[in-house]
Formats: sequence, C-alpha cells, structure tokens
Amino acid sequence: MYKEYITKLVGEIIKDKEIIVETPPKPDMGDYSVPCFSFRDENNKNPLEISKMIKENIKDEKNIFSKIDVMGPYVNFYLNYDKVSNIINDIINNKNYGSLNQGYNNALLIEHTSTNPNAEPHMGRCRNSLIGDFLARLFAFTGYKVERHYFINDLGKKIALLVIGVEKYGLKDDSFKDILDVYVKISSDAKTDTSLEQQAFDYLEKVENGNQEMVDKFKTITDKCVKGQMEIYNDLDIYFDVFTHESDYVYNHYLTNILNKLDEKGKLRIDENGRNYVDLSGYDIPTKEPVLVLTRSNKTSLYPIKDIAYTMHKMDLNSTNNYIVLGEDQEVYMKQITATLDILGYKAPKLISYSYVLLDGDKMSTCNGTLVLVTDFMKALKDKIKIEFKNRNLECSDETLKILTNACIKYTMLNVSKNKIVNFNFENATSFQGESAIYILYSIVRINSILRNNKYNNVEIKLTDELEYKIVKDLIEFPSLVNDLLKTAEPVLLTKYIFNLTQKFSSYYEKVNISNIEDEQIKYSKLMLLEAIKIVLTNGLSILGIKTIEKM
RNA sequence: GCGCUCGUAGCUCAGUUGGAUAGAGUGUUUGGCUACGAACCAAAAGGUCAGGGGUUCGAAUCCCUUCGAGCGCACCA
Repeated sequence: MYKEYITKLVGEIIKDKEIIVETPPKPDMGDYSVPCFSFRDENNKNPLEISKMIKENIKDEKNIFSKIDVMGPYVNFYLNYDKVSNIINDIINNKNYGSLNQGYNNALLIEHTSTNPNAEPHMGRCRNSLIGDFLARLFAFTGYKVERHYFINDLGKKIALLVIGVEKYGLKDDSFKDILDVYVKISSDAKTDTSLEQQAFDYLEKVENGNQEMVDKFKTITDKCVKGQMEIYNDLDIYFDVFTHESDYVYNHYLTNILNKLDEKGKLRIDENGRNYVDLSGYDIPTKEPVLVLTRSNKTSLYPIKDIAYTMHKMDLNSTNNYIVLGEDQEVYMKQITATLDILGYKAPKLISYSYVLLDGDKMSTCNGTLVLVTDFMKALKDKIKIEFKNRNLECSDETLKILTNACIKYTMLNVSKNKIVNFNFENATSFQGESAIYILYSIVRINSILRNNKYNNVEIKLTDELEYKIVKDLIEFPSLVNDLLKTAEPVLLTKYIFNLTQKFSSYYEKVNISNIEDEQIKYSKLMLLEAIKIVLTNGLSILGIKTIEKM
C-alpha cells in the first residue's frame, strides 16, 4: 500500500530505473527502505551520494512518514503512526478488509480433489483438496463467484479391478471402510494373477458397449465410494458444486467427435496394436515420443480422451478463470492434454501443482498400505485434543472439537510451500504448541476474553507502544499479502503471516494490561487494535478454511 | 539414461522475484502465573544455506558441475 507510494515519490527523482521497496532487516532501521545501488547514472555517482540526494529532494506531501533517513546506500522510511494507525478504524468499519474485490463478481471455475472412487482418501491425496479448497476460498474472498467442480473417475481399470474384488471377496458389512481392504487385496492379487487384468479390460469393454448389468455394478460401487468420500470431505468443510462422471462422456458421442476432429486436423494416428493416439510433435512434451494415447487396442477409451472431453466442457463453461489442482506427477500429462486441446482449438485450465506427501520419509500409497488415512489422522487429533481439554478441566463440545481438528489438519498441511514435499511427521502435526493452529485459535480466544470484559467506543486512534506499531504495520500489509496470494497461489505465505501476527499479539498481551488503563482514548485505541487483529486473523483463517471459536 | 522440482539450526519450515549482521517453531538449558485465560511470555545455546566453481558493488537466491531426495518418461489415472 505504502510501497506504491514510495515508488511514486522516488520515481519523481529517479527516472527510468526500477525502484525496489523492501523491509529493512531491523525495526529501528525504519518500515521501508529503498536500496540505491542500481541508480548509478552516467556520471557514475556512488550510491551513498544518490541516497542523500533522494532524501533531500523527496516530498512526502501526504505526511505518511515521520522520518526519512539515509543509512549508507539505503533510504529508510519511518511511518508516521499517528496517521497510518487509522487503518484500525477502516478495518473495524469494513469487516471484509483485505478482500480487494478484484473478482468483480466474475465467474471462476476450479476443479480439485477428483479422487478415484476406489478407496478412502489418505493424507497425501488430502493435500490436493486442502490446496484446492484454499484457492476456492481465496478467490471467493477476493470477489469471484466460485464454482467448485469434481470429476468422478468411475470408469478406469482400477475401478474395474475393484468391481472384480467385490465379486471375489464381498463387502463384509457393506461399508465404505471395507472397500479399501478389498481394493488392497485385489491389487495385490493382480500382481501375481495376470488374468485379472484381462478380466478388468473385458468388464470395461462391456460397460462401454452398454451392458446394463455391468453398468449397474460399476455404479453401485462407485456411488458408495463417492458418498463415503464426500462424508469425509464435508467433515473437513470442503464442498463441491458440480459433479461430473467420466462415464457420461462414454455414453454419448463426445469421444468419437474428438477422434474425428483430431483426424481432421491430421493429428490422429493408429499404431500397430490398433490404439488411437495423438501426434504431438512440435509441442514441448518431455516424453520419449511426443504422443498421447487415447484408446486401448480393443478401442475402449483411456482416461485422457474422457478428460479432454470433460476439460472442453469446463472451458466452454468458463474460458477465462479456469483452474485445476493436480499433483506434480500430473505435470507432463497436463502438458499432453494442453497440447491436444490446442490442436482442438481450446485453451487449457491454469494448473496449480504441488509435491507429494511423505510419511516420515516413506511414500504414501493406497496400493501397499503405507499411508495415513484422513479419518485415522482426524481421530488421533480428536483424542489428543480431548486429553488436552481434560488436563485443564475444560469442556470440549463436539462443535469445538471438530473446528480444532480441522484447524490442525489444514494448518499443518498448508504450512509448506506447494512445490516442496510435505514430510508428514505425526508428532509435529499434532503439536499444539508454538507454530500451530491451536496456538492461533487460543490467542483469538484471549482477545475475545478481553473484548468481553472491556467495552469501547470508536475513537481517534492513539497508540503508545512500539509493539503496537509493529502490529499496525502487519495489519497494513494484509491487503498486499492477499494480492501476493492471488499471484502465487501459495498458502504458506498466509499461514506464516497469521502466525507472525499472532506471535506479536501474544508478546503484546504479556506486556500491556489493557483493562487497567485509565485514559479512555488510549484504552479504547488498544481495544480497537485488538478488534482489528481479530478481524484480520479471522479473515486470514477463513481463507485457509479454518473457523474460529469464541471460547475454549 | 533424459526431463522437471527440491536440498537452509538435532527435527519441522520461512527467507519480501540479487540487498544491510540468514529468521521462526520444536527440542535442549534457564527465568516468569494470589491470573485482562501459562495451549502463554522472556532469555541462552544451536548455521561452511548439501559440496565445488563462476557471474558482480553484493548470492541461500542467478549460471555451470558433483552428490543426495521426490516425481515423470505409450493401452495407470
């Protein structure tokens, strides 16, 4: 906010050079600084002279800064907190502070999660949902009209195997939990018994040819899976607006139309085994051969062609704001899809990708059982939270328990950069101390407590403490943080911001006892500061999908 | 083998698109509750930014290279 102002002021003195505004490493060096190294001109003046020259000529007409100082080759700016602290009034008057309203109520489409309907989601899969939901909430917060899409992959080889598995082993009590067991068993069987794979292909062929009995079998099982999965996602407060079945594109002419169109463009090929594939030569595809295979040799459809049909459908719905969240393993695949769509005259969704989740260094996989299920993790968290409450002789309602559980799971998973591997460590993830969701929610509870016991009237803000200035500085930065979130889609920027602000509040809490202050203007100013902190924290947490609680 | 991503304190992670003395949490050591809620705060210790070269006023950040990790590379999705 004030960075732009500084850029403008310095820009009036230094023409045609890029001006960098940054935060100095130490607070006593000011709130913002401009390094002058790159301002050397034809006279080759040294940066020390230039910084002095800027200081002497700068005109802060708005009186935003209390001091502008030179420190070697840097020009440092000190905010005039008597003036800028009025941001607190703005925040209290506009509870959507930070929303920027950049979306202008434009439609935005995002697809995420789209888990295979063959098993329970584990913490690895969960990263997709949490990043996806974070983005959806971020876009909604910034004024977009967000539609969340989910693609149900109900027709793959894995699903066919699952159908065979259910025929072979049955489902004990017909529950969703058993499906995972059956899937693990049949996958392991298929490793030794190759006839199972052939059987799966036969099943798929029957489905594609409209064999009603087989269609119903697939539908019964995948419906059950999707229902079970949705219960888990809904438990995490993750919801979807539109569901589309992969099978929808098989039961109509979409797929043949795509093949025909690719053929018209001269890009469809058939290999010696009878498979259809797209020739992607000319595109940057880092595979051995630049191709994308669309059908098996028995002409049944592979996933990509159905995905292309689905993506075209999504692009027809929204061609400008269209996002998809996928794991890093899908990056090359997405290049293939993008290239194929280009041939068909379509753009592709914007890809948001992320790295894997390792379990204490081991890869999580549904097939070999090395994983932490979302439900198991949630249960462990709940048990731990209950114990913590019991140790403090506090009651914990089901509603509070759910909020805290979700907060822990989301904060832990979103507190790592997208392209870095999450090293999932159970001890660390269930810690309630320090950098954790519980610490943040607990701090808001403390704020609530003070605001309950001390009423205030709106006053002109008058702050008295150095720490209060630091907090105000953070509050000022929130809108530009939201802007950075939109640019980078990086949740860790937000988790760290929230934690840092919380930490400052906690120090402040120890240092200043507001209730004991006599002077009304000073007391009310501090209460309003707390209110503003609460609003910003609440807004930030809501983007992460974390709800707050009044008391613990 | 080729391509992409990554390597920062014992552990888990930040590091403002090249800037000032590399920061948090946790763990370890120490101090602080007759209370605006101690799920907290204050302090100490802990670093060859994987190793080696290079680019320049200046590198954790950019380039090259070695090592290590993850992912991908035709009928999985």
